[in-house]
Amino acid sequence: MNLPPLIQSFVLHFGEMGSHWGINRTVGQIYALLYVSDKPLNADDIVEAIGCSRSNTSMALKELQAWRLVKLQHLPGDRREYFSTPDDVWAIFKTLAEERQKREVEPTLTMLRGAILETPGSDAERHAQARMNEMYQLIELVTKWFADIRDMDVDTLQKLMKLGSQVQKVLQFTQSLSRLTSRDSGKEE
Amino acid sequence: MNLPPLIQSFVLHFGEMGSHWGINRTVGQIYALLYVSDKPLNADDIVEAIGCSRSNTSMALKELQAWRLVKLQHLPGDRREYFSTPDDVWAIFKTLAEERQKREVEPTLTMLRGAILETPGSDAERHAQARMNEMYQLIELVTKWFADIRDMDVDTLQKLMKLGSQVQKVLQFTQSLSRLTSRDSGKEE
DNA sequence: TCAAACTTTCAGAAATTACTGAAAATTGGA
DNA sequence: TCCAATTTTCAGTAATTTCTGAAAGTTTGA
Repeated sequence: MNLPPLIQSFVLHFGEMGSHWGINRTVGQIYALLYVSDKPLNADDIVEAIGCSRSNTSMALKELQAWRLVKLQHLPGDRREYFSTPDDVWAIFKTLAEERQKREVEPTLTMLRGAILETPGSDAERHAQARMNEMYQLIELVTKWFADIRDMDVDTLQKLMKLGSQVQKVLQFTQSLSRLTSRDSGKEE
Repeated sequence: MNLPPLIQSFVLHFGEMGSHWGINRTVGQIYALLYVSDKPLNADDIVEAIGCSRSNTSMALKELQAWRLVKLQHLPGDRREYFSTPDDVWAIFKTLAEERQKREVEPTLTMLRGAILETPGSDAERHAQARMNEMYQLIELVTKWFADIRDMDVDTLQKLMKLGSQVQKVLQFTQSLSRLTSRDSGKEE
C-alpha cells in the first residue's frame, strides 16, 4: 500500500472496522479508498493502492455493487471499468440503511411473523411467543419510523436532526394544541 | 438441541443472524434463548438447551455481559449463576444502540477528527480531507440526534415513532409559526 | 472472425475465528 | 482451613472465511 498518510490511515481504519461491521477487510478498504478519491478508479488502480490481488478486488467490487455503495462508470476512450462512490453522504447513508433493512431486518420479521402465528403447546411456548411479539412490535415500529425518515428530503432531515431533543418539546406543544382545537379527539391508540 | 419447535427456530435464526451482525453463533443463540425464556437459566441449562460446550457458554455469557444484554442473578439456596435478559424491549434496544455507538462509531469519529486536523500535502489529500469532513459532520449529527432520542422516556418515544412522517409536517408547521412570531430570527445555522 | 484488453470464476492455500476438553481458579459453606 | 461445587482460562483443533494465481470468460474494435 502506497498512499498519502492521511488517506492510508482512513483506508486502514475502514479495513479494521469492516470486521465489526459485516464486511471483510478488502471490501472496507476499497470502499474507503473510493470514498475519498477525487476521481473514479479502475480495478488496477485499486490493486496498486491497496496491495491486494486483482481477483480479490473483483470480488470486493462485486459485493460493494450488491450493496449499491459504489457506482460503475466508463471513461471515454477507455475500456476499463471505473468505480466511485456517490457524492452525497446522505444518499450513501440512506442506501446503507435500506440494504441493512432488507438483509438483516426483513428476514427476522418474517421468522417472527411465522412463529407468532403458531399455536403454542405449553406455557413456555406461550411465554416465548409473547416475547417474540414484543420484539416484533418494536422492530416494526422502529422500521416504519426509519423508513419515513429516510424518505424525507435532505433539508428537512437536517433541520430535524439539528433540532435534536427539541423535537420532544415541539411534539408536546403540538399535541396540547391539537387537544385544545380538535373536537373528535378523545383517546387515540 | 432439544427445545420446543417454536423456540428452537427462534434460537437458530438468531444464531444465523449473528454472523450478519458482529456476534458468533453461540452468542446469538444464547441471547435468543434467554430472551424468550420465562425464567432465568444457569450455564448448564444453556448447555443442555443449545448443545454447545460448557466453556463456550462461559465465553458467550461473558461477551453478552460486556454488551450489557444479559443480567446476572442468584437464586436463593443455589450457588450457580442465573442469567436473563431485561424485560423491557425498549431498554434492550437502547442498550444495543449505546454499545454499538461506543464500539463502532466513537473510534471512527476519533480517527476522523485526527485526520481532519492534519495539514494536507497535496490536492488529493485536500480532497480526501474534505470528504472525511463531510462524513464526520454526518455521523456527528446523526449520533447526537440518536442520543437525544435515546434519552426520551418510552411513552414520548413511542408516540414520536407512531407519528412517523407526520413529524415532518409538525416541524414545518412549527417552523412557519416561529418565523411569524419571532423577531430576532433572520438566518439561523 | 480474431486478438487484445479487460473481468470473473474457482480450487486450493493462508489466515482468522470459533469451539472443545482438560486443567486451573474461584467461591461458599462446613 | 479444607472440600466440593461451579466458573474461567487456555492451548490445541475444527470450522469458516478470506485471499490468491491460474484459467476461463467476455467485450470491443479491426
